[in-house]
Amino acid sequence: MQDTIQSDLSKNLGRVKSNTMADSVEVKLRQYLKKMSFKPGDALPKETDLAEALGVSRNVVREALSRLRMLGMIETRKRKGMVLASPDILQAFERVLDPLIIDDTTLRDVFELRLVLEMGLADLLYKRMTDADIDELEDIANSEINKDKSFLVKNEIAFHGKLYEMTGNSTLKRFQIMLLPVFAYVITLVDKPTSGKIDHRGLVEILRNGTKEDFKKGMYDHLKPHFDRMK
Amino acid sequence: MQDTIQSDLSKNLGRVKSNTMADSVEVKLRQYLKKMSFKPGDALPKETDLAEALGVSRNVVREALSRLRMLGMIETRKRKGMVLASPDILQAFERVLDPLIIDDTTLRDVFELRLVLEMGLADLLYKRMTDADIDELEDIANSEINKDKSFLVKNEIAFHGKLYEMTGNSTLKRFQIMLLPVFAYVITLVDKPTSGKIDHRGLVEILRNGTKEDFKKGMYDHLKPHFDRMK
DNA sequence: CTTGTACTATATGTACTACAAATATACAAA
DNA sequence: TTTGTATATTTGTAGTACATATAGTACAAG
Repeated sequence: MQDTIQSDLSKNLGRVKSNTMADSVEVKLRQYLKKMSFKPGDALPKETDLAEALGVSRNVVREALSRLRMLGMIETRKRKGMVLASPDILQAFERVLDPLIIDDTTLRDVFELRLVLEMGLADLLYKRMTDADIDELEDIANSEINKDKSFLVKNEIAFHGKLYEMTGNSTLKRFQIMLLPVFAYVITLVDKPTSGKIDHRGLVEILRNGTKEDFKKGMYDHLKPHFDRMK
Repeated sequence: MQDTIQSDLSKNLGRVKSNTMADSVEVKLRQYLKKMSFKPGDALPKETDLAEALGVSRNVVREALSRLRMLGMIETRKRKGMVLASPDILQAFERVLDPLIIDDTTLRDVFELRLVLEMGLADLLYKRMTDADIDELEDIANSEINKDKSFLVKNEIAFHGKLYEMTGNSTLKRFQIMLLPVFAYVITLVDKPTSGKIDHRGLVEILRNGTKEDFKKGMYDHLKPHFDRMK
């Protein structure tokens, strides 16, 4: 009992964070960029000036800038200095969304997040999809007749990927691609992939002739094995 | 014409990315961490050793480590060295998801992403929500009778926030919090906030007595002004 | 057997200097 | 007007030095 209290301590209390200069400078710089309301492409002060203004070594400034650069917030060019850039919001995400390094709880959360997205696609889909889209989707669905398992897995990705693409929302599409490894990983953890009552061709049929509500129902049936396994 | 070709060039070709040492080292380190399959809490080599092994200066190593530290992948402690940590997948996201610095297209995409999430919540909700949850939600909804606009905005956030909370998915909940500024910003951009046919109390009523399908329909009606404004 | 104190070794944090590398800018040449 | 060339300037990298915090240890006290 004493042991459990002790082992829980580190988890419950966490560790005190000792902020480094680089941390502070990073925050300062971000505030500075916002306050000055720079537009993408605008030139930024050079490293030495920043270091002097902030009263820290160029080393510290570079560590902070290195972080912003990773996030795509700034770009640096020799001689020219730094310029502001429009950060790619998913770039940072990509680096940490690895099934092997995130904890189990988050992994499960992300898995569910994917299910939520999939269930919520319908409204966007029915607003934006074209007949050509459905044709293409049908081709994908039809191509999986009498194929081996590895092909099915690839096709599963292609099918759902096409669904996201049909929403016309490229951020959403990229998000889905990033979620794929998590999905694949969780699938292998629990059991062999099972498909629900409705398969891909069923979904296509609904998209072509059914209502938005039909599709939501169909998608739920398609994903039902995952929902059943939850909690 | 010559001008357009020239101006298009930079857009179509993009800029050549000159990878710095810090970039390479960051990738190397990430690969290293994965390959060695460290568990959170495991000790990592010290900076000087890494620098020597990689054949770069400690400066470069520190820039790379600074990035990983920002992402929460590692933690450093004096004297002890570095240890692996479970990265907070949303921490990085938080820093770039600022309406003021991301481009308009992405902003719209993220706005839609929020709508998709909201529409997809139903299945998780109906699986996990308790009567106590609905009671609390009802309190929030009822508290907005005869209140001024600023109160309504806060309550809007509280209500939808509670919905996310009821899914029992803390990552989802945090995600929603991060999306809030984007949502608020886009709202102010287009026009004054309008609520759909169904208000919060209507949604509560459905949760208490209606089916999952009723709720999906109700949520769509609630968000309909946003959907109508799309595209 | 727990708690308090002091000490020490050591890894990170910060500063500074020096130079390499790239390239925006200006200017000359065709 | 375009193309080549030189130069100045800024980032990128290396290396040294020292400050700072702290894990680990030992030992005393309760």
